[in-house]
Amino acid sequence: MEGEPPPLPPIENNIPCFFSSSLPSTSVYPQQLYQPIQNSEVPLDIDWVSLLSGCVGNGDQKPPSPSVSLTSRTEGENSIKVKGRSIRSKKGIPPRVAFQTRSQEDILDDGYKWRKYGQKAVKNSTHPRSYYRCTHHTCNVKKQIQRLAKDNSIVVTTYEGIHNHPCEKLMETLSPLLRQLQFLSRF
DNA sequence: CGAGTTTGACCCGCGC
DNA sequence: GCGCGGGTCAAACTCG
Repeated sequence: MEGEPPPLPPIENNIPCFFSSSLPSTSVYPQQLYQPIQNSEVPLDIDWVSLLSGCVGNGDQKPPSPSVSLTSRTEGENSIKVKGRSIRSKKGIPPRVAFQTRSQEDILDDGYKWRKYGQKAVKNSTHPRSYYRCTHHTCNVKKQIQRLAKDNSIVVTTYEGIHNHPCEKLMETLSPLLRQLQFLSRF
C-alpha cells in the first residue's frame, strides 16, 4: 500500500490549498486553486460542479462548510470489480479529490446522499476511516472520511469518481430561484 | 418494513 | 512466501 501519506500543507481557516504534483489527467480542478490566494476568502467562482460531478448543468455545488481547504491528489490507482471484489488497476485513473475541512462534524453535507459501507482503523491514527458510496443506483462515486491524526479538528474527505446524476438537494434549493429568474426575465 | 449503520471476516497488493 | 495494512462485503442490527 501507500507508504507515508504526502505531507499535508498547513491549514488556515477558509484558505483553499493544494498539494501533489501528480494529478490524474482526467480530473478537473478549478484554476483558482493552483494560484496562491492572498486574502482569507474562499473564491466564489470555484467550479464546484466540475470539481465534484464533472457534469455541466448538474446544478451548483456549495463548498463544505464552515471552513474548507481544498486539496487534490491521486494515488495513481483505480478500483475495478473482479468476482464482486474491487481490485487495483493502473489504468483508467478516476478523479480523486481530497478536501481538508476544519469542522467538528465528520459528515459534510455536499448535497448528495451517501451510504456507509465500511469503517477501518487506520495505522498511526486514533480515528477510524469511514467509507461511503453514493446511494444513487447508477452512480459509483465513493468517498472516504478521516480525521487528521495530527489535528483532530481537521476532517479529510476524499472523493473518488464522478457523479453521473444531478445533485437532488441542490436542484431542490435552486428550482424556486430559477423559477423566479424565469419570471423576471420576461420583463 | 425499508433504508442506513455497524462490525467482523475476507480479499488483495505490496514490502520484506 | 508471509505478514501487514487498506478496501470491501454482507449479516446483523438500529431507526424512522
